[in-house]
Amino acid sequence: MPDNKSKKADIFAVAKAARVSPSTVSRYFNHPELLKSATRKRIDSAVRRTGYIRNRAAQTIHGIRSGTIGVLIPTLDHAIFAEVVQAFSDTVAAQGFTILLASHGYDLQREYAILRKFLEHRVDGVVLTGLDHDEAVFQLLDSQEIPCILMWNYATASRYPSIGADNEQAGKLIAEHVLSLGHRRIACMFPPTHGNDRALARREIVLATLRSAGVTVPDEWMLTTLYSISDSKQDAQRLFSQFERPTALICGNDILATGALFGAAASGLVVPDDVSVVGIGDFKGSSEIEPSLSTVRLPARRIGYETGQALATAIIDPASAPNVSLHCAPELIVRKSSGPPGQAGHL
Amino acid sequence: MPDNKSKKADIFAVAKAARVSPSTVSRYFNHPELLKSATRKRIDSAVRRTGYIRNRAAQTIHGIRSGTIGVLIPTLDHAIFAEVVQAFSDTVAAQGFTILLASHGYDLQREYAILRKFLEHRVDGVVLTGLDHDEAVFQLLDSQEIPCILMWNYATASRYPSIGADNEQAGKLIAEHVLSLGHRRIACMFPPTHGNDRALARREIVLATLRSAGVTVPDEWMLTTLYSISDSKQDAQRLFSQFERPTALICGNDILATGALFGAAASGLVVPDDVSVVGIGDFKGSSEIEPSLSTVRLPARRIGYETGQALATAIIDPASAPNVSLHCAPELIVRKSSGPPGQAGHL
DNA sequence: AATAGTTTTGCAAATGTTTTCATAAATTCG
DNA sequence: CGAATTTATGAAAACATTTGCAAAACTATT
Repeated sequence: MPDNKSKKADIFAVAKAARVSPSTVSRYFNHPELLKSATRKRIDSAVRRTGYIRNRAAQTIHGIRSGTIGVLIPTLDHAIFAEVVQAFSDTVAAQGFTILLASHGYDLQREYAILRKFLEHRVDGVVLTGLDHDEAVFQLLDSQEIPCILMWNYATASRYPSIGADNEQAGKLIAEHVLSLGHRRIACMFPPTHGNDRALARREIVLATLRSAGVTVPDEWMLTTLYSISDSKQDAQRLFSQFERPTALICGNDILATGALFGAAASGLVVPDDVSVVGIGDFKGSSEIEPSLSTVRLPARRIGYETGQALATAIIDPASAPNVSLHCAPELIVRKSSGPPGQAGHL
Repeated sequence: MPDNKSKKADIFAVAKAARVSPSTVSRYFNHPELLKSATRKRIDSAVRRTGYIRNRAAQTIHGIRSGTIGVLIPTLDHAIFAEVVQAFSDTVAAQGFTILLASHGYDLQREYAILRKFLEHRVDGVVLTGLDHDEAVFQLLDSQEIPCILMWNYATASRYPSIGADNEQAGKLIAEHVLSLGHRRIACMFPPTHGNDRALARREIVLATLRSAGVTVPDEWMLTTLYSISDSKQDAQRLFSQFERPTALICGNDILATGALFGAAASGLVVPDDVSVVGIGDFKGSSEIEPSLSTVRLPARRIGYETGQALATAIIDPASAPNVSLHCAPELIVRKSSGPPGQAGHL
């Protein structure tokens, strides 16, 4: 039982208790194979008796790795980010790292400040979410010599290695799916794109894909909707109650699509007979909803895992690290919420 | 523009660049009011030029606070925990703290190991999830002199201050609601309770409340279902296809309830006419689903916020800290998924 | 212009480790 | 059994900062 009130449980206290020098105690932790097994045992017991806990801060000032990784995300409130972070955290935890987590709420100024905090803590590596960041952020990273990975999105020409899904491809996949079903009267619902390069990229590519097939989306069918089921339900309901009504609705993510599904039900429409609804993301639950949602899967767990692996090796063995981007391809998932356009065009 | 390749951007480099002593640079950061504004300016520019970033590790070994808080949760995969963590993180970030986050996946052994890691990093405080923890964890905390709060659940006699909702009350509220509607033929669906005191407490109190109203739940109506929409949908469907069918189903959380709602739909039952379904949690989306879910709200954001406030003050000003538990009361939310039992008792 | 008082700065010790180098102890070999 | 070699341990310097104390630089007062 550790001595609760022992003044200082530092390496000296342990050394005294084990009747060895502090250096030996240090070696006990860092190079145990150098010790005689008898001394090892003695120190072992001393550590237990004193309740000593190593002080990583003291190690860190020797240039030794801190064993921490800074993870910077927009918010945990989107389950998909929570999922990525969970996978990442599990992966690097297995290699002995602990994560520093902070969210910037899509405020790029805050991102810079948080990154500085991370660096003050001497993190061994950094993960940012998405490809777009303030130039100051990149410059700060340039001046440090720790690895950084841009997680979640993928692009060949990213400023730092990126590991994630190609948004353009995701948008293209879903747009093509809708087109291939024969839809021409198509509406879109996307979240506000301010400070959110992902949403922006998706919208652009969806519109471009439709356009190149000769389909244009009229302004009043181009919805900008907050990331919430209630908002999207409401907006969808309003859309569906117009005289001219689309035969398909492409949503920027599965949350919006879920709300749209509810909105359709509330408007008395049958999905997919009256209207098709598709999303992007394949969030948890998207396969279970009624009707199950056609969408594009962004492999969150895999992205988290791959990023964790890549960053951990980049930290542990910088030489071997290829430090390259990795594409975790999105995948079209066709379920029950999409089908060919029905007869019923008008009310 | 910071000197990218300056060998060492330590306090000495800054001191030289500003032609002052290192001590003065230290003061610039820690007690700026002691400096002449001219020197302050000089150092300011030197910091900029050298690209110096403070080293918190070096401060920490002086007994100065590390500015980190360890947060230990079961998993981020449950959106409700992500929500609590987000609220907590925002709250303490505003006070300058950064969080170390780790999840144990309901493995109490791992919890001990993670806590040790946190302590090695000299966190200024710790947050654990739930009331039940390994005795070794508590003893370890006892031996340290940093504040710890048990977040999420509340109990008057918790081993450490607890801030959260009273599970018993939540379970009681929902059970009483179902009883008050007139149901007597009631089924229950709860997640596996191993290593999960929350789920266990909820189930016990629900059953006890029913029992004290003279209602017993037959074994085959006592479902243990994995935390997933697909599992709960399946299990609910199986339950609803039995010859004898309950008029109400109480679910241990809203995810299970959501699945059960889908299961009911798939079985051709109308909620709440044929069967009532209720949950616990009031997760995001529970109000938007069709039919909207009757449940008990566990105020996640508030819990995260209150815990953040309490822990931050306990760290910054231990004297003033009352360091007491706080109950964030759960609240019955009656929506459309519950109603009086219908005529149709049998198939 | 000298004195007393105040503000600002520098020196050096301290913090809890790791690590290099040197020495002591143990082992191997002839 | 003693020399040569190997293995285990200790002493002290180093790491990046903070801080108590004292000295230096200013101000105000006469």
